[in-house]
Amino acid sequence: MSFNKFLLETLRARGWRVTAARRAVVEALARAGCAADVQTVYRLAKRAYPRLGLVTVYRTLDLLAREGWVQRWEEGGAARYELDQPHHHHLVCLACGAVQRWDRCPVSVREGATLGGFVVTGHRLELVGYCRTCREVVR
Amino acid sequence: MSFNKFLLETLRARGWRVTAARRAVVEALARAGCAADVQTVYRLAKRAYPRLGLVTVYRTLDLLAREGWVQRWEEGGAARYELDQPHHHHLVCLACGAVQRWDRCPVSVREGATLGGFVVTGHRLELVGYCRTCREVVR
DNA sequence: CCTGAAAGTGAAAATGAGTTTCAATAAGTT
DNA sequence: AACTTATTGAAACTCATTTTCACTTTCAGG
Ligand SMILES: [Mn+2]
Ligand SMILES: [Mn+2]
Ligand SMILES: [Zn+2]
Ligand SMILES: [Zn+2]
Repeated sequence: MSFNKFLLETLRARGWRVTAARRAVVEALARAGCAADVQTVYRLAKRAYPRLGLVTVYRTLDLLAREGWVQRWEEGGAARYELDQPHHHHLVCLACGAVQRWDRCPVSVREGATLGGFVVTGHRLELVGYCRTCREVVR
Repeated sequence: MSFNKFLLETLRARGWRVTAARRAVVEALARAGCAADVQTVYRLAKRAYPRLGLVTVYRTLDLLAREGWVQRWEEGGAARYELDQPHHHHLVCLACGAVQRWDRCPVSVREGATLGGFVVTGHRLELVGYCRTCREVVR
């Protein structure tokens, strides 16, 4: 819970207001884990703050992404969000769509590298394939 | 043009019908280059086959992705497609959104590798950062 | 070269994620 | 406590993608 407080206080220090809605979204995000979609965050956050509106979840996730607290990407026709804590990547199953966290990084391009005029500040990698469960089904 | 013919004949050999609409979409895709959205493919394909419907473009791109001829991903609220010819990746500018092709691969995970039960068949990598133009604007 | 069964197509309607608007509410400052 | 202004939620809206369905085309077989 200390990390959440730090996040919220940093937001406040940067001039944003700390509201009940934002508190609830941040907490939901922390519980949600990898590749949470907006509905999942909404459902979790609403438990702590029932009058929360879906629009505010969109706005807050957007704010957190712009402020660099969460990673955002799109998959399966909807945006995914997660706290970008220790750098990691994902294994995406082509059969069932399951997303699994993978805590290593096999990318040899460093942050700050320049590739013909383009300065790299980060990267996003997905390894696609088949998860253990789906392989067993095929057998 | 020979590659397109090969693609279409392979489709036929697998039981799919080769139609004017599919021909037009395949040709458009070849001209479109990197990270083409559906509208772009539609516009190009319609030049060669004016009565083409947008729905058919969606269906054909989907077919080609399932059959392994094109890479598909989502970005900016819309799907992107491209012929997955020689393996490559993309540089995505955070400021202007431009997508630049990068013909190297800095990912050290081989196709066929197994990561704790998960079999890797491929990967998708985006290097994010700032393109030359946007860096110059900031100065 | 015909023909018919089945795949494919396009227009229009439906769906659903995400955004915009705006009046009401709450945060933080004095 | 009063005040200024950011934030919020509901509802309307936008726009990519999907679904439906009657009509058309492909191509295997004759
Ligand atoms: Mn994750
Ligand atoms: Mn490309
Ligand atoms: Zn990495
Ligand atoms: Zn690669």
